[in-house]
Amino acid sequence: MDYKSKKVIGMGVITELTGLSERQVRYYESKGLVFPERTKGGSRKYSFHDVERLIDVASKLEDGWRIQDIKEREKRLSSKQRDDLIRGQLNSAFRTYPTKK
Amino acid sequence: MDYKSKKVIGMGVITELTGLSERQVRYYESKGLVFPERTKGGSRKYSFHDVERLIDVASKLEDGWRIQDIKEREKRLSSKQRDDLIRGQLNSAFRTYPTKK
DNA sequence: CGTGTAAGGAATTCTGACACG
DNA sequence: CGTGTAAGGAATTCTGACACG
Repeated sequence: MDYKSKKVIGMGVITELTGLSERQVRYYESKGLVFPERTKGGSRKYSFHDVERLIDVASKLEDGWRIQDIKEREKRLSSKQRDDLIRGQLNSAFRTYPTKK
Repeated sequence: MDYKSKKVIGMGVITELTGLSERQVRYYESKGLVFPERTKGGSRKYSFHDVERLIDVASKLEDGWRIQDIKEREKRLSSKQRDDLIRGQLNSAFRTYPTKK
């Protein structure tokens, strides 16, 4: 695991780095947008990747997105990627669809 | 500044990552071997680079080095690097010393 | 010299709830 | 729905000191 994905950043630094409030960060977690680890005592630990993620989420919310929209769009995206992958495999195996004509 | 040098890691994670005690980490700081930043409240913040540094220091201490040795050796090293740089510049400009003969 | 520890305080973070809209 | 806030408690971290060797 590289530095970017290692969960080592506490809440204080997170609010500094993202500009978000503790409330916002915890709320996004409760909605399944970020997944911090915990210390034995229960404190949250985030990665630099999480920082980028939070900033991206905040940006989308400012653009009028709702949290559910963000989650669903990403679900569709990963489904599409999966479908595209399967389709590509089928295509290379059978060439079952007309190209260009 | 990249992720490796950004000071975002608190004391708790530092002791986990390095295997050192808080006492050791603070003592090495008091001797000038690491330079954490501070939160407004006064808590120390370290970088991944500091983590590597601390592990290296601990390793040398186990090998029988003293903290002063570690500091002085590094001072000599950086002096040598500086001298080498200057010597190289002089050499390329004047060729004042015999090579090989 | 390098490290452990008990002491007391201050800063940090957590959860659940009430509020607004 | 997304966020602010006051409340109370628990976990975290800090400093300065005494101890050992």
